[in-house]
Amino acid sequence: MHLSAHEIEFRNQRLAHLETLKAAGHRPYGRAFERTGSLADVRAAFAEGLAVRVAGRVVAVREMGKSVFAHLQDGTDKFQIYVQKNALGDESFAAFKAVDLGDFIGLEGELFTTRTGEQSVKVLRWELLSKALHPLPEKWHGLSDTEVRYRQRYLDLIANPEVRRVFNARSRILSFIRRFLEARGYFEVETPVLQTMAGGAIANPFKTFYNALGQSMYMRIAPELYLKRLLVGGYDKVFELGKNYRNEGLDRSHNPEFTALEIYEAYGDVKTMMKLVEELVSGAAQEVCGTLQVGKEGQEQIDLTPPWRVATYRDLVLEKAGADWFEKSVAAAREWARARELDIPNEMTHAQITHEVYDKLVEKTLIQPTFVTRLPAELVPLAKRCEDDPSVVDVFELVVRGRELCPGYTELNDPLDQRARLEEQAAGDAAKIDEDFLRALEHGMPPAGGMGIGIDRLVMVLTGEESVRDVMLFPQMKNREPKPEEPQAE
RNA sequence: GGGACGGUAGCUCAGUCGGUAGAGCACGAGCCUUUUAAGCUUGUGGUCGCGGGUUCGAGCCCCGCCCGUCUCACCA
Repeated sequence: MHLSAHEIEFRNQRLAHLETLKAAGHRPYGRAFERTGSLADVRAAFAEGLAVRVAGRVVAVREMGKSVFAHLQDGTDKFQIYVQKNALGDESFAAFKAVDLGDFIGLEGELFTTRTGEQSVKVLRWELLSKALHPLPEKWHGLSDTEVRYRQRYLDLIANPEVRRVFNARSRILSFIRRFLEARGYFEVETPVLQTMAGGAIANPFKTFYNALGQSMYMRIAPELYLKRLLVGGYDKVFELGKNYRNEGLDRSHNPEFTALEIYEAYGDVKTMMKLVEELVSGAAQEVCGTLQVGKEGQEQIDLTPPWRVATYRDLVLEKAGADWFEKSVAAAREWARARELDIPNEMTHAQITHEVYDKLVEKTLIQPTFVTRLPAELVPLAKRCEDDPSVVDVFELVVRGRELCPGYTELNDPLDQRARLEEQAAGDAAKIDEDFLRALEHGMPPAGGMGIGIDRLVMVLTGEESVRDVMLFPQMKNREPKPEEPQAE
């Protein structure tokens, strides 16, 4: 811990205050303190003259000679306390002067309303519960240095109430999802994070080593292949809510570890999943935001009222690139895309150029919730082909505010087609084929629908936050100084 | 990885032309028994991100590096 001379001085002052309080009979780091209730409870049950016991962190102090006003903050609210010399006695009042901003105290007293109309507690007895040795961030502007906000999130949470609201919303969204799915008969399961093959998606995994078995392991990039084994095993409706880990870049919509919800339903298909995700997301919005119009002030509001727009991949591309797009030669398509400042290497196929057009020109214009359906089969190796056109698969990608929020499939349960598709994707590298998964499929998996929701992105949509770092308590940050023994990337 | 921008007191931020580093909050001392961004008096507090360079003199100019934000690219 590196402290400046100034910080050391602050800390020494507070240590001296701690000694003063010890001398006055306080336990420096307190003990359990029985409360009448949280500050929010006390506010809700407010009655003039009512005796209460409350506790919290001291976040503001206004000294006025023989009396002191202060504010206590706990996880629920902020509440004013009033400390008077003649109510406490000289000793206890003098000791209170050694309470610093940031300290936790517990107290008993009675409720009253001040001249200016603020509900407050008149303190009759108080005790120190914990001493803070560092000052709080600035009381008016809060903490705005983004780096400190993420690295020392606790300071952000103390100083910036709107940050707390985002994480409260996140908690309520997770809670809603579980209740919603349980009420519809889905079972919550947990499958391995440490896997011998990282399947179910296409992404670089984090690699590690398990000493006891002497084998390398991967952190999962998706739970999909294990959940499908459970469909084989007879679970009809399952979901898993947990972390995935991807060894990829870091930007405002990607963090190396992120929370995903995956749901599988036997005897369902992509339409089952579309209906489910509409109800799930709009239900969460109604419960957590109290409305289906979500977004921060100044943002385009997202209207989550079902039913949402459904459009095929092909139609969306045609809308942007012209009705003759798929009749164009590769060269003509390449020229058209390059004229729109897309980076198109010569070896790109027509399908790849099309995807580039979709990715760069179509997807980010889809602000209101849109199900993009019938994607090219080569993009989605784990989905079933459409019966009327085997070049596309029976899937949707839900796009909101220009970002993919949730893919959903009619799952591929044909073990022979699945093997062919995985082999094609592995491009001859047999080590990339998950034989154990294929064996499970060969035991018979019922037809099923499945989907995955990026929870962090869902929270972003519902709270209007624009960076994934603002909806994760502890986003990934780089070490300030590289460790000397740090291995370099391969 | 490229580009733009940022890093100055514990926090929020100024800092002019290259010429003695500032304010508010916080903190210390003093006054104040219904204040609330309390108020009044007064004082303390600096590795100007790090390392070089130019210069009589660098927070400011130049070079390299670190961290962050945005953005583009990569990855899919």
